[in-house]
Amino acid sequence: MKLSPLVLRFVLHFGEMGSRWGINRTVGQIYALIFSSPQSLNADEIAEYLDVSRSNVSMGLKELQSWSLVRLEHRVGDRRDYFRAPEDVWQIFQTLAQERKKREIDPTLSMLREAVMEPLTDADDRHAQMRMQQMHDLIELATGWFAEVQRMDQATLKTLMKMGSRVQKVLEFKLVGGTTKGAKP
Amino acid sequence: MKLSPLVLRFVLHFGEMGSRWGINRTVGQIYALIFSSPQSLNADEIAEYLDVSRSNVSMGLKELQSWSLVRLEHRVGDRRDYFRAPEDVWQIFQTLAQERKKREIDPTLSMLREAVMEPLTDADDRHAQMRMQQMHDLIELATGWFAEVQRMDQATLKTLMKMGSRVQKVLEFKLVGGTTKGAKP
DNA sequence: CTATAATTTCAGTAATTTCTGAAATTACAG
DNA sequence: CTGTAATTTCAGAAATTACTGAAATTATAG
Repeated sequence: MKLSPLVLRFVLHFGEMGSRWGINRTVGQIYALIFSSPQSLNADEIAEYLDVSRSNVSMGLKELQSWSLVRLEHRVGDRRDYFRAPEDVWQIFQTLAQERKKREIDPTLSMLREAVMEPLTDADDRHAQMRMQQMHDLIELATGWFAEVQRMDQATLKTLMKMGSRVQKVLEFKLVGGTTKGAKP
Repeated sequence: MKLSPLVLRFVLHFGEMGSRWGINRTVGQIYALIFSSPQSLNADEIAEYLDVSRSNVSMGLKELQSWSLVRLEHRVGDRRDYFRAPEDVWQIFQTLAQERKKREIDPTLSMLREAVMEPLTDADDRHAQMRMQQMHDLIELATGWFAEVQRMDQATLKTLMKMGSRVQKVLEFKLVGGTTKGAKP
C-alpha cells in the first residue's frame, strides 16, 4: 500500500522531527499517519503503509497510548485493534503538555524541592542552593499557572490567546489599588 | 577535583534528564555545573569536575552557546575562556522557550502551511489536509500568543501567573459587550 | 477444549548518537 | 616571526537506542 504524496510528506516530517520531540522516528510516523487518516487503522495496515515491522508498530502504538495520543477502537466482526487520534486538537495539545510536564518537569521539581531543604554551611554550596531555589520557584510558578490554565474552559483560553498583549492593558486597569499579591479567592 | 554531594546530585540529575529534554548527558551536566557555580568556569575545570574529555566539554559548550544558555567571559591576565550562566532565571526560561520554538515548532509550522495550500481532489487527501489545517491553526494561535507574552514585561507576566484562574473573572467582566475579536490596538 | 488469529515480548542486530584522543587550527605573548 | 597555550575538529571507538524476526502470550471462534 502506498501513501499519497501529501500524507507521505506529513508522515516523513513527523518522523524526522521525532528526535527533536523526544520520540523515535517510527512513533512520529505512526502518529502522523493515524492523525491524518479518515478511518481508524489497525497495526498491520500501519506496518504496511510505513514499511516497518509489525513488532515495531506494536511498540510504537504502546508508546503513543502511554501518551494518550491514540485511542483504541473496535469494529463489529473484526477482532483486531484499530487506532485513531482524538478529534479535538485542543485536547491533544493539553494532553501533550500534561504528559511532558509529568515526564520532563515534575522529576526535576521534586529533586529541587529536596535540595533546597538541606541545611548547609559551605559557602559555595549555599550559593548553589540559592540558584536551585530560584529555579525551583520559577518552575513552581510556571507549572502552577499551567495547572490553572488547564482548568479554564477552551473558550476562555482561546479568548485569552486571541487578546494577546491587550490582556496587559486589562490587568493594568484592574490592578490599580494593589490587589497583586492578595489572598486567593 | 570533586563536587560536593549537593552539586553532584544536581549535576547527575540534569545529566539523566538530558535525554528527555533533547540534549545529551554531558551537555546537561555542564549546564548544571555552570548554573550552580559561584564563579565562572573554564573548560579544563569543567572536564575535571565531570571527568569527561576536554573535547567533549568543548562540544558541549558550543551546544550550550548555541542555545544562549551560557555566556563567555574573560579574566585579566588569563587567556582561557570562562563560562557562566545568565543570572536571571526568567531570562533563561524565555531564551529556552524561544529556542525550542525555533527548533521544534517552526519547521512543522512551515511544513503545514505549505501542505494546506495545496489544491487537492482526492477525498482522503482532503480529510488529511483538513486535519493539518486544524493543527496549523492551533500552533499558529499558540505561538502567536507566546510571541506576545514574550513581549510583556516580567512584572506583568508574574502578576498574570500569580493571578492564575482569577484572570478568567477579570476577562469575563471586561469582555461583556463583545470586544473579543476587535482590531488590534 | 482446540485451533487459529492477534498481539506482545525479547534477544540479537542494525543504526544512531555520544565520547575520546590525536591532530589541526587559532590566538597571542615574547 | 616563533613558540606555546587554548580551543576546535574529526575519525574511530564506545555506548545507547531503535528495529527486526522468531517465539511466547493472549484472545476468541468454533
